Amino acid sequence: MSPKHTYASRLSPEYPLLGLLIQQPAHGYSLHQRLTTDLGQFWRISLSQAYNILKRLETHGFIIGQMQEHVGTPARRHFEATPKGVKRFEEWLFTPSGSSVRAIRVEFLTRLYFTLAIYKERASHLIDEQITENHKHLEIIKGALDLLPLDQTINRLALELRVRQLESILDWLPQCSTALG
Amino acid sequence: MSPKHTYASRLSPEYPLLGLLIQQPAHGYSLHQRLTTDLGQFWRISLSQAYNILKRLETHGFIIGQMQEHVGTPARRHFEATPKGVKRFEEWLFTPSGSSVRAIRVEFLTRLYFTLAIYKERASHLIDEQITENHKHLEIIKGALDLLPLDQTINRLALELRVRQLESILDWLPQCSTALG
DNA sequence: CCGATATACTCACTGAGTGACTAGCATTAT
DNA sequence: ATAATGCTAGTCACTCAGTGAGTATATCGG
Repeated sequence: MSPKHTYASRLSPEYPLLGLLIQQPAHGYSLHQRLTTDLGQFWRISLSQAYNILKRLETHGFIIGQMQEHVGTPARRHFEATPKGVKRFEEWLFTPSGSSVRAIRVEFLTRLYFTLAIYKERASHLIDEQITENHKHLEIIKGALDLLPLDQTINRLALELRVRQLESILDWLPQCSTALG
Repeated sequence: MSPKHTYASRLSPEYPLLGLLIQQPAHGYSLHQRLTTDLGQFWRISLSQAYNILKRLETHGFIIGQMQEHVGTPARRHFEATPKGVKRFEEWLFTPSGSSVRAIRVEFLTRLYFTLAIYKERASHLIDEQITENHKHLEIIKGALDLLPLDQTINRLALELRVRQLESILDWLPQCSTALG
C-alpha cells in the first residue's frame, strides 16, 4: 500500500511546504501563497505542483486533509501535519545541508528560515556549522583542481567557477548572523 | 504518434548527449563515458538516465540507433544524430543561456565547450554576450533587493547571496577567454 | 448584469533521476 | 583450474519534478 521508496532529495519543495504546514495548518491555495511571499526569492513552484506535493505527503501519511464545508466559498481541504510528518520535517531540519551552490541557496536558507522561526537559539550554530562545512568543501574542490590536467580546459573552468562561488558564499555566510538579532 | 509537447529545458542533459553524438556517433555506454570524462565536472548523470534520454531522443526522431552485430562482445546499439537532431542541437546552441547561477555552470559551459569544438570563431562572442547579459541581470536583482522591505529577512539574504554569486561569475567570465588561445 | 479577477482545486501529461536487475567477457587471486 | 571480481552494455519499473490546460465559484467595479 505505502510506497516502497521515497526518493525526495533534501532540496525538495516538500520540506518548505511541510514546514509551513507545521507552523500553521492551511489549505492548498493559501499555503502556496505563504510559500511564494515568505520564501519566494528561493522557492518558486506552481500551484499545481504544490497540490501534487500535498497529495504525495498525504499518501505517505505525513499530512492529513479534511474537507471544510465553509458555506459561501468553494469547497476546500484543510491540511495539517501528522506526528509522522513532524518527525520527518525535524529529521530533515537537523541534518546538515549540502555545500553545493544550489544546496546553500535553497536548502540552507530554508533550514535557516525554519530554525529562526522554531528553534531560534540554534540558528547561530547552524550558520557556524555551514561555514566550517563549506571551508572543507572548498579545500576538496581546490584539491581536485590541482589534480586536473591542464588540457581539461572546460572542466578546469568549471572547477574554477565553483571555487569562486564557494568563496563568495563564505563571504556571505557571516552576514546571515545579522538575521539573529 | 509523435509526442505533443517537448518540455526539455535548455539545461537538460539531452543537449550535451546530442552534441557529443553529433561530434561522433557512438553506443550508449561509450557516450556516457565521454560525457563523464569530457564534461564530468558539470554533467553527472547515471548510465540508466543516459539510456532514458537516448530512448527519448530516438522516439522524437533526433537520433537513430541500429543494432551492431559485433561478434565477441555483447550486442550494442550504435546511435547517430539525424538532420532533425542536428537542427535541434544548433538551435539550442545559438540561443542565449539563462543568467541564473545554475544556467551559467551547466548551460553556458556546455555551449562554450561545443562552440569551441565546432565553431571556434564564435566563442569570444559567446563570452562577451554572456557578460553583458549578466550585467543586466545583476542590475535587475539589485533593483529587486532595493524594493524588498527590510523585514523580509530571509528573502533579502537570498537576494544578497545572488548578487554576490553574479558578481563572482562576472569576475570569472573573462577567464574563459583564456580557453580560446 | 456583465466581464475581469481572485480563490480553490483537478487532471493528464512530459521529463529528471534512481536503483535493482541481467548478461557476457576479461582479469586476477587462490 | 576455477572462483571471484569487475568492466562493458543495456533494460525495467519506479518515484519525484514540473507544466499547462481546464473546472468552478465568489467578488467587485462599471
